[in-house]
Amino acid sequence: MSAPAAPSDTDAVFQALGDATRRAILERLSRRPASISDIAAPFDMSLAAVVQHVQVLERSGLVRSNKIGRVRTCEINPQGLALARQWLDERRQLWEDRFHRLAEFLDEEEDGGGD
Amino acid sequence: MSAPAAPSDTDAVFQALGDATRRAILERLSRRPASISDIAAPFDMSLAAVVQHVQVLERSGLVRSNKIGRVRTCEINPQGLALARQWLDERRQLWEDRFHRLAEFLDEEEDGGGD
DNA sequence: ATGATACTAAAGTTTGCGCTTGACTATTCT
DNA sequence: AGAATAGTCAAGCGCAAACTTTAGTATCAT
Repeated sequence: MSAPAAPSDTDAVFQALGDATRRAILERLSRRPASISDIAAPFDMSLAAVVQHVQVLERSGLVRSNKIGRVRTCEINPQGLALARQWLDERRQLWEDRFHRLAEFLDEEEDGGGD
Repeated sequence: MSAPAAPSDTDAVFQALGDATRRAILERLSRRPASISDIAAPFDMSLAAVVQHVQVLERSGLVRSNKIGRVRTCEINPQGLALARQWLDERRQLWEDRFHRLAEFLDEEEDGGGD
């Protein structure tokens, strides 16, 4: 049956994506790899906070990083996205199927224009 | 009380998707619309908790519902997904591009990174 | 009308998230 | 060596999320 909420990678990915700051970081890293300080520059928050965001992204598999000397360089990990896209694509198939069939036979008792 | 036409922003969508219970609900609704009680049945939590999850999904634009008599029937709202997929697809292009170019020439220098 | 059904609303608790500060380590520069 | 730079660690604060329980409102069945 539907198991109780078990910790899953999917959780981590979507949760990571659910924060505007982290999406902005991803966007920046999409263009080129960057150090922690580079990433932090445009944000109006402490370095430590940005580090924490990067850690979340890294745990989720969306980003990976490598420290050389005192500089940690972060980059996108494309495999991370795959998981999210996969989930969405699978469901989308189902939903759209359902909606096409619905369009064909729209004779439900749908009447009151609710919400 | 429902706030109609709540434009699903990206935060809300990904945050909604970041919970295994809610993804399970979406999965169920992907097959066919269902009432609140139907949705709640497989879960080991109170009805009220499930209602709250559904409300989160609704606020995010991923689900919509309609109450007839005493039964609220919930169904997928395909537009909600579109937003998430769109975001992911756009970024994916960037990332993959970036990785291809990276393979080509490994020594782009960076300074003054205007968009 | 009475009672069961299907939610809905509100309040309270616990846990986790996003962020800060302050202290600390490790590297590079002069 | 001493000072600046780049990041790390940990404690703590405020707020929101995820549940719970309790109580209440329609609606449907008998």
